[in-house]
Amino acid sequence: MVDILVVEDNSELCALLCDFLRAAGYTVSPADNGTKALSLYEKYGARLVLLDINLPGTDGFSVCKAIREKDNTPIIILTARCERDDKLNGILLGADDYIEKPYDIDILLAKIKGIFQRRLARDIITEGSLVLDLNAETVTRDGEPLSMTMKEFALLRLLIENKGQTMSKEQLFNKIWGSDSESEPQTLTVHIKWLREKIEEDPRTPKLITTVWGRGYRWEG
Amino acid sequence: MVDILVVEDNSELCALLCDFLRAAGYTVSPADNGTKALSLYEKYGARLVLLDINLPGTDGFSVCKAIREKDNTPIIILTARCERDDKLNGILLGADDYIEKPYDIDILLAKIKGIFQRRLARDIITEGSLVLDLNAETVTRDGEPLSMTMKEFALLRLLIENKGQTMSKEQLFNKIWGSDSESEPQTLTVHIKWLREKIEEDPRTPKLITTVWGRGYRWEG
DNA sequence: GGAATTGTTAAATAGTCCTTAAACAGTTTT
DNA sequence: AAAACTGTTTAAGGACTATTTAACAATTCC
Repeated sequence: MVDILVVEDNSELCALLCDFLRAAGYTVSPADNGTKALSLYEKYGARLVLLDINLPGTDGFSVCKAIREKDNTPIIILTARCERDDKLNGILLGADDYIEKPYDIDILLAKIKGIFQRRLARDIITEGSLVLDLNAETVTRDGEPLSMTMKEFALLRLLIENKGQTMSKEQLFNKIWGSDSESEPQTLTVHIKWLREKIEEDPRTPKLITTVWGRGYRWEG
Repeated sequence: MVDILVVEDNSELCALLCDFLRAAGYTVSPADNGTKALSLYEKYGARLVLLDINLPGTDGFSVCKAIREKDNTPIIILTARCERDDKLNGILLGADDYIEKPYDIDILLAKIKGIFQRRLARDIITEGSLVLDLNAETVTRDGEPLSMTMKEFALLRLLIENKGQTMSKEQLFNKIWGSDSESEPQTLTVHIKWLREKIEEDPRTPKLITTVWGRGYRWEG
């Protein structure tokens, strides 16, 4: 599975684009026509597709449709300003984003980054050797599954999402239990203990969830 | 002080944007023209400005300049693709970020969050090799963390914020303990000792926190 | 419906931080 | 040089905060 499948018939532009994307840390695979694009996608898959609409042979619309029928992979359409017509507008609705040529590489990078953050980074959080799957609500450490209760998972997620920042007990409690909760704030500390027991090397000297006296708890980044 | 000042002349779009931002937990104040924007900014301030460049009357460029002359408040420019010219490029350099219409609300939110984290969530004072993180209430010396209690941190911060000036014991005490405190002023001197122990090279001959006889203490800049 | 799991509560325990007071050490005044 | 004053050090204890434990309640699973 590659990060980005770049579909662009101008091979020079395609190569340039790929270079930029690689420089930005993505893995890319280039395709200079629709047929090649689909076979590459079939074979290796992609986390995101950058798709030029104007293609010789199998055109961008067909590629877009073919991909969409299979997966929900995000697609960014590349289009020239003058090309906008109803057909294009229709497809744009299905695409996750579009960008007009001549485009600014920084804007394109921002869009890509945005999509990756929304689509991918959002359901999986990695933090050190821990991996949280937000959809499945599971946690693994070095691939080994750690069983978490709902409250523990919520707590862990909240702390990691605010790593480096001290979260007051009140903040944590309100976010997880809701500010209208009837529960005693005390219960939080108990869950902290269970959590530490599961993720800390030595629960007596917590390195990940540190307590900040008089303030709250903090996930050390 | 409001979180975000939204400057956008299309009132429908402005309202929509404000709703999104409120939903994301920010406080916002809307302005549909440049003059209003500046007067709102003058009056209430803002932690971040979302600025449409195309405005009737006082345009976005003037607003941007006026704000920049006063403060260092981060500004995100909203711009249509076709508008890009030299003038715009110039201003973009001074802005903290920009985003093109039609923009994706998630990308905008991500940008805003990023700026808030970079600019505000990390209020930092550096003094020599010391770095105080006011939010996390942590101190590091050459990157090495120094553990501080609440009182020590408050004291250190107060001294550094008034460096070069002699602070009387009374001033220090009132600021940290509150003038209505029941505690003995003596306790201050004990905290000074702990603090010196932690930050002075040789606590016997303090170089950073010097005592001014009969007057108080002073942080040497 | 019973068993297992998860969540809550309260009380006991442990630990940190702050305060106090008293002894000690300089500085200034007489 | 002694006295009076101001600042420093020390150590003990008290106030407060966090952790642990275990029993009980609630929920989920079989």
